[in-house]
Amino acid sequence: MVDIDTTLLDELQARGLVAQMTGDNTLGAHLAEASRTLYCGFDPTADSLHIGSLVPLLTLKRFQLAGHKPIALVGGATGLIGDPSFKAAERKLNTPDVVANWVGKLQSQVSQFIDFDCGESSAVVVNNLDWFNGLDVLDFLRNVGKHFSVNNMIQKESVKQRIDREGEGISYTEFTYMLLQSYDFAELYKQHNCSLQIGGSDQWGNITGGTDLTRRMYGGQAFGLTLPLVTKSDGTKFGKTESGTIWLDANKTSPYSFYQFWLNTADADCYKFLKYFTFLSVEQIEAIEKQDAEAGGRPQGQSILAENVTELVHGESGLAAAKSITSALFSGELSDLSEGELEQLALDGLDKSELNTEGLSKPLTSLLTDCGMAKAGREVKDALARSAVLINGEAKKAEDNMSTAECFTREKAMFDRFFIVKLGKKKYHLFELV
RNA sequence: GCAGGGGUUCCCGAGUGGCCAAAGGGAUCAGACUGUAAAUCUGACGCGCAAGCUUCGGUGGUUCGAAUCCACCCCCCUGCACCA
Repeated sequence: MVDIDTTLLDELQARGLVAQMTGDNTLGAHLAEASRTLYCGFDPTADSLHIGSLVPLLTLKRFQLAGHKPIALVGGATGLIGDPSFKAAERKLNTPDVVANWVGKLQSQVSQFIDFDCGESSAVVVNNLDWFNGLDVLDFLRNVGKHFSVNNMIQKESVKQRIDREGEGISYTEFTYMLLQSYDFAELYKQHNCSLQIGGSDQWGNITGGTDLTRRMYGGQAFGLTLPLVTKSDGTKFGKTESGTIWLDANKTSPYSFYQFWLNTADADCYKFLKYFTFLSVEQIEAIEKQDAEAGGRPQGQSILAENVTELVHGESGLAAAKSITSALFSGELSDLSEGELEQLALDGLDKSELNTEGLSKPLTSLLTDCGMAKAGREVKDALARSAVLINGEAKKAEDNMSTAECFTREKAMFDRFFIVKLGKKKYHLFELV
């Protein structure tokens, strides 16, 4: 028998991780009674999950740690349809082979967060294409479709804006999405006695669809729990930066960038995020917050957050790499770096470009724009005018713009080939003369 | 299908013949202050090092000159009709 942590639900609530739940608070009792099986779905809409998926992913882990069995469902079938929930417009369908490829990637990504070898509560990864693939349309319509009232479905908040708004509309295909996800739940109930689905709060409509269907098809009692949408105090969208989405895949977002993302969390969000994204206890987090408040000056919350989350996602080595770049760039002297350390920086995920004659013939504005440091030459020009472009620590001026070759001479290079260019306060790029 | 309203630079949204690369706000970038935070202040914000080049749903036209006027076309919204 697995030990059940009966305080799980309270714990989740204390962390602010409960947005909505079904069942008039009987879920707590249900979970306290025995080891239960729960699932959460991840649709393949890209070749990697991003940090938005981290909350449900870690929550699955929290359930597992409390003695329950998590199922991570990768939506090989639902990903072919597209979830309309709270989407303003109809989505473009991806081809089956693209989706299949993404399914594979998400499966392994999801797998790193849950334990597959811990006895009764070992995790399972499933793909809903397995049961949808051979399903007959007529069977589906007769056995599943019959349980859904279109009248109810169009009342759901998640599709309302698409139904109400003329000109946008919703295709029959997307409208059907809810049936598919509901069927997933019923199927997992049948196959694995899965009695709980968790998901982001945007999934509420789909989840309750599933609990209803499970009851209608199998008379089973099924629960739903949604997690809050992660928001930031300044109102901007969580998980995006100027340079794009923060992905979990190290090849898409380096551990260094990932670490930096968390390090840059606003104070106002920091402790909330510690509760969402780490396994530190609420008491520990509150103690950190209290200390930071008392200490004044630079808080430790962000570093703790960055370290914990980076290690969770990228492991010890990823964290070490991220920290080593960070300390080299932000707290050390660039000239203290050894040749080996400079080589390591690129391997650790610092953006790097090679500089050849062609590159040296461009204005700095073009060079720094082309390597992705700035979006437009204008930005570089502005930075130059304010001495915000540093090449190996030396500030460049607007009049240096056309003298790229003189800025990157071999004599000025570290170890005859390396340059670290800093644009603004936080953007670094490594150049190597070739 | 008919009638009315509308499509402006990343987003919202002014502009209705020259003073418009186009008000204002948001987002974004840089600077100051700080703590690689927030708030605040400053600057930038179509592209280009520059000369200059390309924009205001599309295509043609009127004009010395158009985002602004005309014609046709496309798309959206709101009524009505049609359909059921």
